Amino acid sequence: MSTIIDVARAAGVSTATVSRVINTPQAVREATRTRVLAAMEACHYRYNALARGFATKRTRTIGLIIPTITNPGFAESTRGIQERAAAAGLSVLLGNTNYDPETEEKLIRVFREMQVDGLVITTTNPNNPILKNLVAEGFPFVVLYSTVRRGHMSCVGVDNYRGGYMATQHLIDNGHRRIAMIAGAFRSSDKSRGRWDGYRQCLRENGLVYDKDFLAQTTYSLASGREVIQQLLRLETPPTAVFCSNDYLAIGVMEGARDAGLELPADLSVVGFDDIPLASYVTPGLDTIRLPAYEMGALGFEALLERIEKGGQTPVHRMLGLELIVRGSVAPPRGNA
Amino acid sequence: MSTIIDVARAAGVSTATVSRVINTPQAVREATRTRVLAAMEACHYRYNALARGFATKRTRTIGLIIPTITNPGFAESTRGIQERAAAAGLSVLLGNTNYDPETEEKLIRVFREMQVDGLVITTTNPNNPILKNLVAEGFPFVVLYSTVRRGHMSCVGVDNYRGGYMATQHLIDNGHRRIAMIAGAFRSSDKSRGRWDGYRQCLRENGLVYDKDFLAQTTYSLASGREVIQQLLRLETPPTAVFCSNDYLAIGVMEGARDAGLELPADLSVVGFDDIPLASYVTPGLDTIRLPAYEMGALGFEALLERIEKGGQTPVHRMLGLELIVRGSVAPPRGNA
DNA sequence: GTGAAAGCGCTAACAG
DNA sequence: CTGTTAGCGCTTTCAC
Repeated sequence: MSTIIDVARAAGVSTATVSRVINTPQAVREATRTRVLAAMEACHYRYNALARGFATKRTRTIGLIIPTITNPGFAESTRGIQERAAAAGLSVLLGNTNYDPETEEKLIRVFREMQVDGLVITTTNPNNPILKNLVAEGFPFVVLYSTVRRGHMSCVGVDNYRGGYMATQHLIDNGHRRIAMIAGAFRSSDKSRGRWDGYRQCLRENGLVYDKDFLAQTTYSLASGREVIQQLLRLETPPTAVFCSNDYLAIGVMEGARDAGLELPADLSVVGFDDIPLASYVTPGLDTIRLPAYEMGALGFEALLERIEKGGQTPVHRMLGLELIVRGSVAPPRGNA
Repeated sequence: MSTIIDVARAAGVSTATVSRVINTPQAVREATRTRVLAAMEACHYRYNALARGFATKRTRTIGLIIPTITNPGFAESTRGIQERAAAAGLSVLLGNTNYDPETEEKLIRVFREMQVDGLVITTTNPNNPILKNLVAEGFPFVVLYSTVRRGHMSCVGVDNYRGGYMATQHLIDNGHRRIAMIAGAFRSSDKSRGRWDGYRQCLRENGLVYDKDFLAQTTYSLASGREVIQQLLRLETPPTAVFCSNDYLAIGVMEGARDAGLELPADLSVVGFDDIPLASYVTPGLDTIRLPAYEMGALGFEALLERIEKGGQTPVHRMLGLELIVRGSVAPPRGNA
């Protein structure tokens, strides 16, 4: 490949001038500039962003870490980040952890070795010491989905506790008293745990007992929702309603309940979390807690960009609003009303 | 940050030795190695992959271009690529084109400026001259989803024509004669066009007329499927069946048909394409053409890796099998037997 | 406005 | 086994 040196030679200028034509064209006389541009064309010159990154120590690349690309919620936040990043002229390196903390650590390391300018992390555990190190080093990053109130980490997220509470209250308002929860494994998802805390607290405040047989922890997928609900339904007094910590799980649950011969929502009420596009396409439409994923990604990126450009140290804490969406997957329990 | 030079100084060796400890540890005497390792630890040394890339002209990074992260089909192929890439120690840069050819070109340029070692491209148009240039330059890349029989491009894909044919035949076998097709815009998706060709040919070979009112081109999304079917149903003689060029569209169609008061599959039969996980979670289960997306990604990556490592020039052409999956969204038309 | 020259942190011969 | 020594292609003072 031809380099700046070749171009400089072909145009009869110095490499510094070629560099100026690329980076600060207005700092070069018109005539010189067009000559250089022509030379670049003639040489089939291609800019080497790696060399620039090496020289400037800025790569205009950020790393994005998500649990899995397969979940539409993360797809949305990713879209929010990528669109804003593209507009700002930054590239996004994407990595998935599959909810595995070790993979998360590895990705952080690899991205830093690649000299990314910053990181957006959807972490399985915001208390991970690795993140504290990042803060200590002053490395720019923002955490998505979670919100850590204390601490010096920038976060753009939602109040998962509150969302869990809202979902549960919705079921209680419809007359349910035997409410199960199917959650992502707490070990691999603090979001899941926050939602569970909200669920428990809501039960308590409504004078309902928390039955630990009614909590199932599993992986986030359609298939596990479908399986787990079957177990729950086999209990001596099965739940009349279930709150799932994401929509995928909830849709799996709906299907699993049908497999078991139940009619929805009469025999089982279901509430999800996220409001993925699909939630309005299943039958009945899924009641869920809407999480503004795209917006969260976009705002997260903006916060990161600010940190990168301005180099400030003050952490950003944004808590986005959640909203209960009612579509028809919740009804009063059979015995009731 | 500390560099190899600092580490070398701290360990009392040359930078070359430090480099060896990193890249070919077995080429360094045990004692020296542990001394260097200790020095790295003490200096909080972090490897600079950018500098290596600059020096070696290999970044161990590939670029992946897909239309949109939002479609679960692409999410699956992406997963296939990422998992294999991670296993091979390569990182993946992800970019989406939103089915826009200009964005596709821009991404190719940006990735090449970043000196990726190769590219996996899910293109909107395999005949794009840009791709020919890539071939001419000998730059390693592979095209996914499409299969160009002629030409020197490596492809790992499926026979979209055949898939379209299979889907249509399935409907005809069930007694349908008025079969519509809802496709992604041909301008932005050659896959869609291939599937359409198969659809038309199948109609013809079965002695059915191809009614161009029965073809709708739209964007690939749940929402557009939902809208477009409404228009189709308003025709004087509406179709009794519809073949959608992807599952998202098909699921949208099912919902749109329900909005219009139809009963499925009795009033309208639907066939999709891809077999996304969700296809078995809607009611009725979606009949579709299964496309092995994960496998395609994995094989595509392997083909690319081979090209990168061995530097061969012989193009790979892999055509993966398609399979009709029957779940219940197709039934004989009402008037019929 | 433009040029000269010194690196950025690593690797890769080539010696020894 | 280990050290020496050039670069890789670009940016960036500092002169002119």
